[in-house]
Amino acid sequence: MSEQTKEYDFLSIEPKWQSFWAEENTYAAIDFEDAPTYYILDMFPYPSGAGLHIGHPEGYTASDALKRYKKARGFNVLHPMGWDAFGLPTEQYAIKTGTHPAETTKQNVARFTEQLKQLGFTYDWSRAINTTDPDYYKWTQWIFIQLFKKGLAYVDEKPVWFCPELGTVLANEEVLNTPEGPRSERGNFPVERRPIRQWVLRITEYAEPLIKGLKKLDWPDSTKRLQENWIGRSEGGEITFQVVGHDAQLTVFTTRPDTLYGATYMVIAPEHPLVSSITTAANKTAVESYITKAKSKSDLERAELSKEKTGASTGATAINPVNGKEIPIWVADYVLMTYGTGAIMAVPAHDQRDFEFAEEFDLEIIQVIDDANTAEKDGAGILCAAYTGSGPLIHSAEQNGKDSETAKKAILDELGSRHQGKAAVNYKLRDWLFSRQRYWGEPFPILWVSEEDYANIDDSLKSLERPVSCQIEGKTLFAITLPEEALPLELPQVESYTPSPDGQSPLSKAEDWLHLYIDPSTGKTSDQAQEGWIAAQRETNTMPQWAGSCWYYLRYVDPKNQQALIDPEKEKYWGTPDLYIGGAEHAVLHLLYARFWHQLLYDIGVVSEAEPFNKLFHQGIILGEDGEKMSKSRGNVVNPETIIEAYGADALRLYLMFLGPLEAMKPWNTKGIEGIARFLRKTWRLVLNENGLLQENIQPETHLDPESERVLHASIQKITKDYEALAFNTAISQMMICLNHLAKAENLPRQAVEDFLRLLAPLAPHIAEELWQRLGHEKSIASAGWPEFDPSKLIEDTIKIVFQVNGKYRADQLLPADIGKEDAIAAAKAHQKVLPHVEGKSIKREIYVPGKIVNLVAQ
RNA sequence: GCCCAGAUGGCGGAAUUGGCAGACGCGACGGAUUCAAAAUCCGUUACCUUCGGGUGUGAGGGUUCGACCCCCUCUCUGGGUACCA
Repeated sequence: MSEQTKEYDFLSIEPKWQSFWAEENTYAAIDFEDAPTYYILDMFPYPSGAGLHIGHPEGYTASDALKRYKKARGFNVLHPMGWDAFGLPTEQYAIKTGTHPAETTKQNVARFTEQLKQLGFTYDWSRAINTTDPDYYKWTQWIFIQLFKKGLAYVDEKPVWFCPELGTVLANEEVLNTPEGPRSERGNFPVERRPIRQWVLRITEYAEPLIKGLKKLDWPDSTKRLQENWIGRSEGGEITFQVVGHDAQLTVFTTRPDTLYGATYMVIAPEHPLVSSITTAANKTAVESYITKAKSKSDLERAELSKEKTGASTGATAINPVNGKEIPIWVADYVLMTYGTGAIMAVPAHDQRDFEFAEEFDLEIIQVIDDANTAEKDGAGILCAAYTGSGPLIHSAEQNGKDSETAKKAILDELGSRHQGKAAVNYKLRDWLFSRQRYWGEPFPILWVSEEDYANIDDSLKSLERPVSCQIEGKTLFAITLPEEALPLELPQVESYTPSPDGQSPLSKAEDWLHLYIDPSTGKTSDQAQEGWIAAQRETNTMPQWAGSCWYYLRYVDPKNQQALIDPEKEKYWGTPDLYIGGAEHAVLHLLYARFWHQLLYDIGVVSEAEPFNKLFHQGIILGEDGEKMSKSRGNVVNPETIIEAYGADALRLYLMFLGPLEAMKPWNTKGIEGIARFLRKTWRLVLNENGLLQENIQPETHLDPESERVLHASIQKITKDYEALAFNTAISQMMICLNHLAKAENLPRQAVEDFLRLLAPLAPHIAEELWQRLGHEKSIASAGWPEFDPSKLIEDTIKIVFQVNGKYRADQLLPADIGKEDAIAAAKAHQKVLPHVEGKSIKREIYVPGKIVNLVAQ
């Protein structure tokens, strides 16, 4: 036993208990233990070279406190931590210094682990996972194989954002729209569009289940809405127009089939495949030059110029299927190739964009929905802007008079019978660009073979329903997977981590690794040619950082399993996380991608629940003292280590939680921590005197004064409720109130002190353990259970009733708690301070809210 | 532009969800203790006031006996999104 300090010496106490928890495995999760389970998940961090900043411990303190609380209440708690360690900064560092990313990762992980331990976070480290560990990414690759075999992965030449400075392709979400043009999120470098061969996942096929699944989830409403908008379901119809003089049709998607009679022209996107074939000779030059211009525009420029519509006429026309009217076809970049069919029917009277375009190019505008005189019109009764509301149809032949909803159905039915239209649903969600031209990511377990060889390869290695092929250096190649026994496919050693200037992955330069031979019946591979084996080359792209983070919560349940991603029995025992805590910045992408993968795993029977995260909580952001986002460049970064040295981890934990509601964005204020430091010193002094010995007024057989006893029990009630709701700020404030009472009590029952320490322990575990031990306990406070409050102790004999006249506070009085309405009102009327306000007035109404208020309405 | 969240003392924030606005803490002020300081303890601290009281939760209106809380309009701040047919 180390020397017992007299004062609250956190610098010696905290490391002592941190080692204790680690050695005793106090918070290890035990598979199949006969107790209710609780799985708390933190979003795992990217172990950067910079180490932890003050934002990390915020969510982690909340989850650590909740974990300790749940443990005290008898739950078998699973609370793991891991490392989302693939990623660009480590690779950039490798390019600069030549250090292997695995080496850097190892160092950063060690540093992060150390820092997390210093804060007293007791993760079950035996379950830690690292996405860059081959034993882990073996299963990331395994999941990809399942996606591939189900036909949910394909290859496409896609114009993607390429950043010359970073030498890599970026996903849309990694590109920021800035006033200087599109820039990379990391490093703020200029980026440009380049067509590059990419792997893409058909997340759009899961659009419907991804929307439906949201309904049952206990998530912040705003996050659900964000995902819903991102998926962007819209109902409408597909309508086919015949192109005049060509054996071609244009199919459009519209949410307003009811406005079809008002379609006065059509627009196709500049990238639309029919553009060149339907454009007339006379218009060729103009259209071609327009397309060239449109291509050079970035997405931002297209959006920025939203006010001014541009376009060119193709000279071709199409037939409106409802009235046989011949309408012109235009090319314009306000129609996007990536949404719907890349073509629209333009109804300028009822769509603002079409209206602006029609004005610009002097195209016909026909109103077909009656606006009931609500729309703004000029002197001649012509619309000044599109009327986008609904209403009865006009100028629509036999549809006239029907309301929009009825007409939508009627028109689609009519077109359907002629095979010129049908009801359809469209999504904003696009397929997921799933490859990066980088070194530091999971290699794809994919080989490319020639078309002839592909025919001879065993079906188990193919995507049977949707074979994947592409052109590489002019040859058509087909994709097959490695057999599952060949996993993990590890990253090869390379001489340089720099991508080639044409944007290909650094792996494309690893010649020895790249070319190999495969046995077509077994999938066995070798770098030597063998009888009957086939020459193949490896996929050189790697997976994006999202891949590893899409399923890590499953692996914590069974982190060392060599035979399966997760043991079904363990999966059933622990289930999915009961609570997922993490930043709102992942509200869409990470959470959507993970749900997609989880639903796939559910469909193929790997997991037993359809949704991975039933309850989600977003912690807020800690801002710098200046109220701005913490950043190195602003110089307002607070370093947790400095705070721990000066005040201790317990103080930092408490203060982070005391700052405000967990979900709020709140500024750090170093001075404020003094209050927490005082609270902790006072707690110490409650139990121990100046000599470090138990305070003499703490006795087993003594009684608290009634007021303090009431406060203690009210505190147990309130704090328990607050822990459940993650309302740590108010829990702490109640602890302060409770402590202030206990500190003043002359006689202090041991039980009261112990109750208080148990309430405090989840948030300030080191001091609680130390004082618990000084009270003579041999076992950890973690096994001491949770205090119960006695409802009978909360009942008061007298209560304060507020007297109001006309809703204004005039007086209050202590009255018996069980007072009836009549007596309470009588007391109010008789009160000295009330009398002057009712004198000479008649009382119109008397309101009594039991135990709270009497309100006299006087006139 | 659209969607979401928010606005309460000098500061961070409370308010049982329609019932005493400002809990708890910081800061400030006054006092005790001290040779002095640190630490600790005790007060005061929304604003105005003729000391009776009056006014106050971003602004304006409404519902109600009663509104920080519900409804309408507006202003500002933060976040997301961007011609999605």
